[in-house]
Order: sequence, then structure tokens, then C-alpha cells
Amino acid sequence: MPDLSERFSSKLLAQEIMAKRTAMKLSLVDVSKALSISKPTLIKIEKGDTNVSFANILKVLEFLGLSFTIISDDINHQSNITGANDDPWF
Amino acid sequence: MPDLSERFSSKLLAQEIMAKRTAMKLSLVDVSKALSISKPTLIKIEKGDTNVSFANILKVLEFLGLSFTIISDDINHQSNITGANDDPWF
DNA sequence: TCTAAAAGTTAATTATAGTTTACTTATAGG
DNA sequence: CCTATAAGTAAACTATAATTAACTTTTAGA
Repeated sequence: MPDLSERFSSKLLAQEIMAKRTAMKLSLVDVSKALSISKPTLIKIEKGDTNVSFANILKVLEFLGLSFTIISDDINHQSNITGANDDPWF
Repeated sequence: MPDLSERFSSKLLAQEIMAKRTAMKLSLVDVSKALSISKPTLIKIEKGDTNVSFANILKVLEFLGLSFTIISDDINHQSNITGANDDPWF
């Protein structure tokens, strides 16, 4: 896992995704098959290329057990997001 | 602003975006012009349609002063993300 | 080393996101 | 009410994301 105590960009999101995948001992092809997303697309995602569909980002996050939270400038409420779109909880 | 103390989905991300935009007294066309993103695409985003590019989501978040944070299941580090890709801090 | 598996690249094609234009509801002031 | 502005929709077209298949390069064990 990369050190993410510092603030960051989509490049670090990519690093986080890759770090989680490798920590889970999964190959790109494993994820590719599980999510029906091609290997070139996964590589784009793990390189931090933002010209990918949000849907695919969410699928990957969900699969790896990652989620995220919106932060507003007026910093009072945070919102957790996962890739699970039809989950009644989310 | 919607109540986001509860956990949520991309639909709520959409709500958050729309809430922030209207709070800033901006019309869809205002944002559309500022970001060079078409009105239909903005509407897709504000309806929670995830079949949009991640790049466009990031542009909108950045413009509205929103950012987000990755959360791992093993919940120790969080990472802030904004749309600003070339900002050395992010 | 050798070699097998994983990572990464490339090019051609297909699928789909995004735009433009025009039109149709809503919403709020006057 | 009437009207102006914003929101939302639709269709045809363009731009680009995604796939497939084949290939090259790394990496880690035996």
C-alpha cells in the first residue's frame, strides 16, 4: 500500500487500486475476467488515465473492497460511495 | 444540500453535485460553458448515470469545489482526490 | 540461466459516450 | 396569467472508450 496520509490525485487513486489488487494476489486477468473488463482498460485505470468510464472505475473499486467519500469545501458532511449501485444500503 | 450522514451510492453523488451547483446559483448552462461539457452530459451526471467519463466527473467536482477520498476496507488511510490532475499537491 | 506467468503494448474494429440542434416541459417573477 | 429562464428530452452525428487478438517485455521461481 502506498502512503496516503498526504493528499493526492487520480494517479494515487490508480496506485491505491493497484496496491489493493496485488495485496489480494490477483492478476490483471483475474480482475479482467471477474468484471468483464478488458486488460487494456484495467491498465489504463491503474495508470491513472481518467479517460475511462466512471462505471468501470466503480466496478473495480467495488470488487476490490474500496469505496469513497465526497468532501465539500464547507466540510461538514461526508458521503460514502461504492460501486454497488443497486445495493439498498447505498 | 442533501443529508449525507447516511451511506450512499452514485445517485447521491449526483444529488450532491446538483445541490452544490444550485447552492452556488449556477445553471446547467453556466457550468456547461465553464467546463466545455454539454448540457445533456451534465444532466446525465446529475441523474447519477455512471456511463460517463471519469474525466468529466472530476472536472465537475473540481469546478464546484468538491473532492473525494478513497476508503479501504482496512480502514486506516484515506486519500483525497480532486479533479485537479496537474496540481503538485494532488 | 531457462521458462512460465504476469504485465504491458499495439493496431484494427466495435460499442458507446459526447455533441449539436431543436424542441418540450417546468419554475419563478412581473 | 404571461413571459423569460432554466431544466429536461430526442435524434442524428462525431469523437472516443473498450474490446479482441497478437505480440513484446518483465518478473519471479525452479
